[in-house]
Amino acid sequence: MAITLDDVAKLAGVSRSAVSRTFTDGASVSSKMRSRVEKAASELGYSPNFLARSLTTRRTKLIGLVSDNFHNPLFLEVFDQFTRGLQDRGLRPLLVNLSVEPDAESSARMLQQYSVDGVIVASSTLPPAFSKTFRDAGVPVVNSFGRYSSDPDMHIVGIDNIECGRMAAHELLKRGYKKIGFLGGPEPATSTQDRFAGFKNELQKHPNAELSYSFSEGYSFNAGRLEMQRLLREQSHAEAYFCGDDVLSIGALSAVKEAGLKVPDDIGLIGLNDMQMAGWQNINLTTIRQPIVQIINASIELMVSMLESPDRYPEARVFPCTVIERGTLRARRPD
Amino acid sequence: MAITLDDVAKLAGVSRSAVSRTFTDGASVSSKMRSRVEKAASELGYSPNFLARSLTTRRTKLIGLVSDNFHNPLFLEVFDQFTRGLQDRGLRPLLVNLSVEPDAESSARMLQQYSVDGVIVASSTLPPAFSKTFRDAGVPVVNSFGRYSSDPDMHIVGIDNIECGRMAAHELLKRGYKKIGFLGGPEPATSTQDRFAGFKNELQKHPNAELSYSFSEGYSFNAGRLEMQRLLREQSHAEAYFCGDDVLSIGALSAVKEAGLKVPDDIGLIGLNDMQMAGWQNINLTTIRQPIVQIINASIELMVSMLESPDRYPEARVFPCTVIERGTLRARRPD
DNA sequence: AATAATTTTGCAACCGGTTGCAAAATCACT
DNA sequence: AGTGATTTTGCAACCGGTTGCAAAATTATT
Repeated sequence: MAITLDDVAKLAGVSRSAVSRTFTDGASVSSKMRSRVEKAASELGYSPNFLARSLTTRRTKLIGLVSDNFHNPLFLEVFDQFTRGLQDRGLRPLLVNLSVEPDAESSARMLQQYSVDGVIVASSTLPPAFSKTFRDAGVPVVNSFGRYSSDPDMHIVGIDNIECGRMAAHELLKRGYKKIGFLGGPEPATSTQDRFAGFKNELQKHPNAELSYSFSEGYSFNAGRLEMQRLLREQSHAEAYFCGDDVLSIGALSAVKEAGLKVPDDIGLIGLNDMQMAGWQNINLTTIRQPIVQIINASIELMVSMLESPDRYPEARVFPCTVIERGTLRARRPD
Repeated sequence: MAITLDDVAKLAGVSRSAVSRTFTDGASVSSKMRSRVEKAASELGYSPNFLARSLTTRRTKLIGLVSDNFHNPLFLEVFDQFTRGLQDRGLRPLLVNLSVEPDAESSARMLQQYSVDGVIVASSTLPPAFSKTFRDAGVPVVNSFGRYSSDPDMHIVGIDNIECGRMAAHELLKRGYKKIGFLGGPEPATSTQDRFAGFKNELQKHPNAELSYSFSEGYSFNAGRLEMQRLLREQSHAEAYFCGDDVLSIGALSAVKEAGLKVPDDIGLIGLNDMQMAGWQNINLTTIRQPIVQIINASIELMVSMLESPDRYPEARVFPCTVIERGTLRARRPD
């Protein structure tokens, strides 16, 4: 059925190696030979089998792209960027959805069976141990959106969540809010922990600020909405909240408006991520932008460099976040 | 580095074939042999190389999942379902983002080089010719969310867009709207064409209904918002609109509210897809549900059956849509 | 034109598996 | 224990490529 090297060699009347060489760059072939082979190849519509090739070259150009986050709209942007970036470099993403195969060991084995050249773990919720499973299996791995560490034992690129927490606190204080709330994502997630730590830390520097906090069930609209509804039922809700992420914020926002309260006058909200939807006119969420394009490009860059030198010293790349001013926080006070 | 068949064979003191056989189901191995091999294998941490295997079995279990739609939140749900469904059946999605490689020929060649067992084209906008490229290359293909045809020349699963158009029109009429608008997606898309055809067709049966129509630049929030803003500037806007899809509807909804008009009293809106966001409390969009779970499961089912019998007669599977009642259309009139 | 240096080519082994076939081993039965 | 039927095993060839090495062809040098 499919055309092989041999077919081309036979038609062109040359050796198998000759055909192979015209299709591997950097190999030594005379121009006469090349054109002869190319003619035969195009006549038959031949193109080399990457997987057979990979057997000897030990390169498949397959990259495992594993994530457990198939529910947050932000991740559509993430997948878009990753697939494009990888494709641009001739790499192919093998997508793994961890909601089904949450077992690190078996995912790692499976990806090894497919001889992936590397694995990108794109998740802010999976524990570092997860990525380590791949590394221990000898597969180059970069952890995107993972927990920043000053002493990384593998490549990691993302943001400094502690710093983000501080930034959010700082921003709320600057706008004159006193009773301030943290409406976090799922409590066990490292991202939640870190953001809370930074947030609390910053607020503690301001003795007249009053902190309250709670966590939601997940990074989802409904989780945010339910938690905000609960907070509103209690009398003493805060004047402004830093929410776990944008989807959560949008859920919270919805609850606030349902309750007939005004944003940002009665209650202020600041999210995190700046996914596209946050900028939609009917949402218009003030938020902290996580530079996902930069994070993803850096992740791919690191991956590519690891493919060249697998023993590359582990590195953490951290990108700064910025506040995106929209309509859910009142104006800053003059200093 | 990696452990091979030979290593295991050597350690267990048996032939290569014996090892191979214990790892291919349906092969003849005595239980003594099996346990002996398995012991050696687990001792070394061996697992077979799928790609080497594929050379002889001609099966990679790789499925090309190609889409050009990485901007519509609905497609995150689509990718989630596809990846899970494929994984459940031991298949692996190789994701191809066509925003970058829109050239069918080269995508087809690339997927062939990776010896994918089949290709799923998930798009409502790509032309049928696109899928045909794969079929002509001898790769089993199913077209998900594609244009329904009563005479399909390849597997296709989705909805009947003409019928959806009719359904939308019927629904609007039933609620007593007279001046009725079609706010379509991009004009050239087959889905837009078909929905409009059905919509128009149904309206024409009702002589006192008045149809207006226009198309937006794409299936996006901003496209919907801009187009609705334009319509509102013109004095004679309709009383209710059938929008190209949910994102478009949400954009339009935003424009309507910005203009200070009430939904559904001043203007009614009905969308299409019923993506999760449509049910969010702050959006609450009346829409036509496209049963994506069923569509995706059927697509995978068809793919699996094609893997078994590649010459399977082409088939179109069409799933009915249903109206999901929410808050953007006024109540039905008694018949 | 003869020789040396360089490039191009083909041979054959290899990558990590599978599988048809025949020999060896096991089993059932007298 | 001996025979035949059945199962298990190993050999060797193959899947579709790549690559080290030496021979052949080309090019450069004198």
